Parts: sequence; structure tokens; C-alpha cells
Amino acid sequence: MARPRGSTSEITGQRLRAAALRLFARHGFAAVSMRQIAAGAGVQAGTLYLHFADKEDLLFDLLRSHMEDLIAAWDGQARPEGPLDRLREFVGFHLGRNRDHPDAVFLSYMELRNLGPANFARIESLRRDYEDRLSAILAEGEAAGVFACPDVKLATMAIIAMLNGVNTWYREGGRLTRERVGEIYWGMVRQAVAASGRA
Amino acid sequence: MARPRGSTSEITGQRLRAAALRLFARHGFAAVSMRQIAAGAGVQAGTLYLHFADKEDLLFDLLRSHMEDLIAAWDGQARPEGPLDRLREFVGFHLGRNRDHPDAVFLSYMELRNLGPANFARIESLRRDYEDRLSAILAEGEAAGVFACPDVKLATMAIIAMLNGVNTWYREGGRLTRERVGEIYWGMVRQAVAASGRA
DNA sequence: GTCTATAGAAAGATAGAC
DNA sequence: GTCTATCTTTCTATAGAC
Repeated sequence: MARPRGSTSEITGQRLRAAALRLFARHGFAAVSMRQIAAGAGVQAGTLYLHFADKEDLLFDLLRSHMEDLIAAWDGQARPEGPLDRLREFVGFHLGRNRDHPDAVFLSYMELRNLGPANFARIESLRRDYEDRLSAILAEGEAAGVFACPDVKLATMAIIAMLNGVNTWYREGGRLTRERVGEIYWGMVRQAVAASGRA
Repeated sequence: MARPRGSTSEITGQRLRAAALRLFARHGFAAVSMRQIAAGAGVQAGTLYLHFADKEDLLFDLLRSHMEDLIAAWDGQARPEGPLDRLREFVGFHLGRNRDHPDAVFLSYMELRNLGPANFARIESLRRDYEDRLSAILAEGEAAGVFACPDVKLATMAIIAMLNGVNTWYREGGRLTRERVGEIYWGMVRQAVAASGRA
């Protein structure tokens, strides 16, 4: 993040990150050896310890940068006015990020248990920060009478889980395009929190 | 499954299954050693190979029996008439199973990649069988004009992902009871597929 | 059916040459 | 900054005693 750009070290570091991300997502953190990661980046095993203190530090680096990039990307983009359009924007944004970073998304939900307590807490905190963006939209819509969630936090968790599910089954070239899937999910999300229709 | 009941072998086998389930869910398949599993069941490592051919066979046994029990439990219970009540029943059933078998549910989504192609295909097939039960309810409701899913398969995946998400954040003794969470999720599911309100 | 003991391979991490 | 070589530990799986 704060290393000199373009240096040999930085290039190797990024290649190691990329190799580790791919391998961890494919086989699981515990199943991947430091030797495999090094080989994936075209270096020897010992070199890894020039860039990362140990295996967990490498995993933490991947998860932290993923969450920080995610939050920065959302905060950095223009937001439409009004809770409904803003929610639509969030759904599209989240699905787009999941599409573009499937390995990191998978890791950030599946391999948290391999972090020590301190690192675990930091990632969880970042995740909460991100989820709070969605909660704020829902609360705003609730106050405006556009949404009617019986519980904003639960609606937040439900929407995120629902959207994340797409990555587990969607395959390029299948029955539906990404765009169509996005439209259909947006429809379900909108109805799930809509003010009309609540019994 | 077809072993003599109550025999010493069967008891040890069940203890090994229970220990493996707990350890795999807690630390991940690759991170758990055969020695740990044996110790968790109070036997030595060599004994494991009397009950399972190898580590993958043990995982497959856990996943297969979980999925088969799940389907049998749903098929074996009385079903209310009408798509809306049937959907409500499914939501409650699914949340209840997830509550009672969190480790097996977690494993069946996270450790499939550790199965060989043949075993993987068998578990995937069982999962599809289960999901088809939900799809049938949605299709029935669609035909009756009670539901309006733009796509039954996507609604199936969305509902299951949403419900499964509860296990990742719900903690006993928290802000909401299981019953209240079930009510709120049922409300969101119902609205998400409701015939009214579709634009 | 379970034990002890171990073979053989592979893991994480480090030291020192270049 | 990267390499080779290696220490130490741990792994899966098996052989043979009881």
C-alpha cells in the first residue's frame, strides 16, 4: 500500500498476493503451502518471508486490502439522491464488486477463522463499516416512508447474504446475463423492503 | 448407515463422525489432522482407517448423510395446503435445520472443494434435489397467481442464500430471539416473491 | 477392533551464500 | 532481493502386535 511503486520488491509482492489469493480461494488457506504460493509467483519459498512475516500475515494483507478497497470504492462514487435509487445503486455496486473480485469475496467470508483474534477483529470491523453503508440507506428510506423493514440490521444482513449467493452459482455464458440477474435481484430486494404490502 | 446398531464399531464410528464434523467446521477440512479427529473420539489415529477409507471418505460421509437427512426430514413432515403456507413452512423448516445443524450446514457449503469429482457430483445432486422442493413451491404459487417471481430458479437461490446467512451472524442470547428472526425473515421472503407490488 | 510404532512425504520457517 | 539448503515438526497412511 505504501511501498515504492514499480520497484522489484513491489512487483514480486504483488505477484505473491495474486498467487496467494487465487490459491487460497481455490483450495483453502490451510491446504495451500508457502511453496505453492512462491511457485505461483515464480520465486522460491524463502522469498515469501521477505514480504510477509508468516502465512497468516499474508492472508490478513489480502483480506484487509480487499475490504479497504471495497469501502473506498463505494465512498468514492457519486451517489444518487433518494433512498430507493441509492439502494438500487448499492445492489448494482455490490454485485459488480462480487463479479470482479470473486476470490477475495470468497476468502473474506470463508477464511476469517484462520486469523488470530486481533486480525480477526480488524477485518470484522471493516466489514461492519461496509454493512453500515447499506443500513444507513435502509434507515433513511424507513424514515422517508419508502421502506418498511421490521429491522434494519436484519434487512442489511439478508440483502448482503442474498447478493453474495450469486457468486456461488452464477457461471458466465449460462441461461442469464449478469445484467438480467442484477435486474431480477434488484426487484427482489426492492420488494423485500418495500413499504407497501407489509401485513 | 447400514451397520449393526449398538455395536462397539458403530459407537466408535459415530463418535468419529461427531468429532470430525465439529473439527472440520471449526478449523476447516485441510487444517484438521486425522490424529485430532481420532483424539476427539477417544481413539488412536490408526483406528480411523477401520471406519473410513481415507480423509475424503470421512468428509463425504458427513456431507452425504447431512443432505439425505435434510431431504428425508422435509419429505417426512406434513405439508400445509396452498403455496403461501407451504412457503412459510419451508422458511421455518430451513431455519430450524440450520439452527440445529450449524456445523453440517457450514461444511456442506464450504468444504465441497475437498471432494473428488464423483463425490462432488453426488452432493451437488442432493443439494439440487432439496432446492427443487423450494422451486416447486414457488412455481405452484406462480401458477396460482399468489407469487410473481420473474425467475423461479433465481428466487430459489436468493431465498436459500438469505436464510443461510442467519447462521453467520446469529448468536444465542442476542438482541432478537430465533422466533422473532424467523418472523422477520418470513416477512422479507414473502414480500420478495409477492404477486402484488411488482413493477 | 484397537493399539503402538513407523515409513515416507511434505509442511512452516530460517540461515547463509550470492 | 532472491536463491539453495536444511532444521524441525507434522502430516497421511500402513504394518503388525494384542
